[in-house]
Amino acid sequence: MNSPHFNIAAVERDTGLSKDVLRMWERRYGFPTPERDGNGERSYPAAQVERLRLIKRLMDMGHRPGKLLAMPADELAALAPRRPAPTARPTSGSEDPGEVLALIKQHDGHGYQQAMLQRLARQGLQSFVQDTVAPLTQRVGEAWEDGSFEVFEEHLFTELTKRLLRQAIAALPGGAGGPRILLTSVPDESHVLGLLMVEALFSLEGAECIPLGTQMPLMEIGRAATAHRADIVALSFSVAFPQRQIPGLLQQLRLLLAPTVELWAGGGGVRRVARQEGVHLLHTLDEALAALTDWRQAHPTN
Amino acid sequence: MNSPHFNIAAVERDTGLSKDVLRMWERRYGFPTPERDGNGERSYPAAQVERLRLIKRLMDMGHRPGKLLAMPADELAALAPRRPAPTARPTSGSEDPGEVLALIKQHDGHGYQQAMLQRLARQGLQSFVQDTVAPLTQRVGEAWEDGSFEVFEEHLFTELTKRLLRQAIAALPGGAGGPRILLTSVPDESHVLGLLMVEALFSLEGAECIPLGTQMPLMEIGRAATAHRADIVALSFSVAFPQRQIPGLLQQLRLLLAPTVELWAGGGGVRRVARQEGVHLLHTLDEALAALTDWRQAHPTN
DNA sequence: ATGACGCATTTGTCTAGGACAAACATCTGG
DNA sequence: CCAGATGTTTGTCCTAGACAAATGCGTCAT
Repeated sequence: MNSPHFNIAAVERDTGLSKDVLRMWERRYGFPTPERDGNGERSYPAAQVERLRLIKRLMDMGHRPGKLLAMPADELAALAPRRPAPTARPTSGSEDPGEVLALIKQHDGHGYQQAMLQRLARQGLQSFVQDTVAPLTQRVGEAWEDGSFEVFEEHLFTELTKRLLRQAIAALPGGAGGPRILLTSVPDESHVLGLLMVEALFSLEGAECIPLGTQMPLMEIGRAATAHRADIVALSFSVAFPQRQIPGLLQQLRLLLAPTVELWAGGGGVRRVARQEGVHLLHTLDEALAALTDWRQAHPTN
Repeated sequence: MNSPHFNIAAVERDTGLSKDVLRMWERRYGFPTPERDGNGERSYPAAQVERLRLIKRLMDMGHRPGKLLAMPADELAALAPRRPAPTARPTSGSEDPGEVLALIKQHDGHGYQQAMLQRLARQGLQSFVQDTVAPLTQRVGEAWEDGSFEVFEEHLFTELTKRLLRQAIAALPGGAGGPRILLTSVPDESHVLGLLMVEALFSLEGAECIPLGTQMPLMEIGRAATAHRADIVALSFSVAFPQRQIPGLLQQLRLLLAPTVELWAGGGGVRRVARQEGVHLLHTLDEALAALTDWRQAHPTN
């Protein structure tokens, strides 16, 4: 009967809401209303944690916290789009993402990998990335937002797709032609699929990619660029990354890099970021490829 | 002349020290001593951030904060082991990690991958994991601690090694024989190499591994175990994970899982964790393999 | 000499409420 | 219909105190 309780640190971990925010909401909006343990510390019932997760999801969709927190439970639940009419897509053309997504929904990891490998073989890597992986990632993001995808389903998708892309990249000849491109992301940005997609495209074009994974402290990015004699530092920001931090981060990093090193930033997170001096914003994969072409024209092999 | 300053959030990102700790140290030990900006908020000079990073590294090596913070700068620097006599390992068997590590140090990613692929081909996957990857990971951890590895070098190593392991795993036939094993880690635990190593070994033994990546909220692990009808949930904790949190996490997760589902925990982080009801602690890769054998004996195929 | 126990100190995390600036929405005038 | 001013919302930072868990150390017994 006694369902599990969570302390404030656990709730921060599980919901992504900071301790400061959790305390502030309690004070300001009267929710959550944790119990107190023997030491007077907050102890959150599982049900409230669940509701907080829902609220966080709705916030990520653009809803305002004030509204959501004032809302009674049932109204809140009504707001969360369940599974907005299975969208019986006409399986129109050749590439229907729904088909492979269904495999993830059925928790059929092997089936998913098989299906994707077939597509890769059929389409070739470039089209596979642009016409299959990218839309799929988009769809998964949407599904996650409207609640029709569980967290662990999204994780499974991400993990398996990472493997596919890395495998495909490994099969390419080590590019020694184009610029040396250092690929990474800043701390607190752990999404890696975007980086892998551009790495696949750049490698395919013969560029030399240096993948450093995610979450590099800014100072280390600077050091790495020097050590690897990188021509370009490319960062990825997901839609989930707090957008207001991006300009500051880019500016700070720009100062840490040699002026001859180009700084590129891409991913869903830069969509609404204002352009700034010394930084190339890449809004789509096509723009990324175009930027590579431009760089090559500006730096003829000598 | 005006070297860059960092606000408290940036320092938390770059050093891994929480805001609470930064303020507490200032209050208690008189270091750091950030300036204040126009709004009365802390503004840390780059030099202090650098020193904080050093202190954090020494703490991870086992030094006590109180001592380090009372120490003058020069004494502190002297304490940081430069490169403590390369441990001239007797190169006992056939596999000397130093050789491939040097390639990382030279930032030769391609060379590293080639060398490792050769070893994989020569040794076979099991020996490759146990006799090459595992010791290598250990050595990199040590090198990182004593400062002879930069952060970005460690990232490069991790990224490339991840690729190698994933590639090797993908080449294996999808195991349909043994138990269904769900592999993941808890939030705040982002180290994935350990998971990949056991996945390689388990897959090799024909078990059906479900890799969910890292950082799964506990409740989601519970849901995923149900959805995938997992027989075993295996978690990995790195040495860097705060050990005091582990027993609580395991206990909480144990409550979320069906009693028939086994809970295994491994990795360097569980070394000093006390054994507890309903949880199997696996201290080495060999123990993990033994646990798999045990499970199979206890669950004969029917 | 070595291992176990208990006490003292160290150290991180929690608590409280106040303040403020940046982000956002809404209203007003061109 | 767009631009700019005004008001509201909301997250982060601040101070300062309390306490428990982890760690180190001294004592005692074997």
